[in-house]
Amino acid sequence: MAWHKIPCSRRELQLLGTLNGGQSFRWEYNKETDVWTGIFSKTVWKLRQDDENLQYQVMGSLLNKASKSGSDMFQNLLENYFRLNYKLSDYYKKWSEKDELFEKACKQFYGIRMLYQEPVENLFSFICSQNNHISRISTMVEKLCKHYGEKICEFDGVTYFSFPDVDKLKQPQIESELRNLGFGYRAKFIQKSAAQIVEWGGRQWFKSLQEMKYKDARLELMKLCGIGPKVADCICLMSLNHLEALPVDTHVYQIAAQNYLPHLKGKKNVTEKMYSEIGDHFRMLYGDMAGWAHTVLFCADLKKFQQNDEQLSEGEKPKKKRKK
DNA sequence: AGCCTACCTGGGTC
DNA sequence: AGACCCAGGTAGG
Repeated sequence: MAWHKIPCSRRELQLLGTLNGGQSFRWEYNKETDVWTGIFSKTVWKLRQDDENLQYQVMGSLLNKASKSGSDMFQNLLENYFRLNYKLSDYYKKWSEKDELFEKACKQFYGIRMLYQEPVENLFSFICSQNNHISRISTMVEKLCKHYGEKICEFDGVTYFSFPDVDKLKQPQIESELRNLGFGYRAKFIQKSAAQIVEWGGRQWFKSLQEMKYKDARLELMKLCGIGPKVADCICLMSLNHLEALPVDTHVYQIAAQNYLPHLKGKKNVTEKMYSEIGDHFRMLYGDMAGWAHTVLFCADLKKFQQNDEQLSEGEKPKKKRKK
């Protein structure tokens, strides 16, 4: 099958950091072929890049291709997903000028894009994320798709599923089923939130959140069971186009205390007051797209990328930094 | 309003 | 092996 091409340099888009940086949990990288396989918009994609292009293949889709000429539609979906209309190097330049730490981080972590994701997948993925490891989050998201999504297609012996609709997840028996699948206490949050979302209007409700001011959308989201300040910010930032939203998790807290707000060092957990202090600090620093900027720092802080870095630069045993 | 703590589970570490 | 600890937090006290 032929690869379609979209002009886009590696400086503008780095697939590794963008797809494997904890924004979406549905992308897999094949080292041998240098190809990413993943799912969004009920479509299975293969992606790769050369120095000048992002390349893609559509492996299967449940979307109605008759509506537009097929290739155009898929290209639009992809450009939208990666927000290719934003010229990233301009923003990197701006953020670098404002912040030394960013300037340092962006040398290795160039081309980190904020994906424009679907709210339903985003919301339930991040309910799973609380107090959890990225590896287990990925497993849980795949379980949701396999058990409650639709089959999209099959190739190389693997079956690919779409992310389930809220109507599926709101069913009462879901809670006990998810408990049995190892979701722990998140099982209840998933079922209850799904029911609330349907009750409040589903798609239309998400649309209204997108049109609201960031702070209002955040408060609305926090009415859902299992969604607190941090996950609400993830959803605002990643699927509701509120790019000033800035999720403060353990990583971001560490970065902030270490580099900007030393009086916050050594706290056991992040209180709501600290939470907004940290968010506001980054917003003051980077401006109205602070959430995107902070994601670059977040990537730089992820352990898997640091280990990559050490292997590449040293080829020696990784020195582990110990905190006391 | 602001600070505790229990909570499911499994991967990592010693 | 087995006991910790910890992970992109949140609800309920």
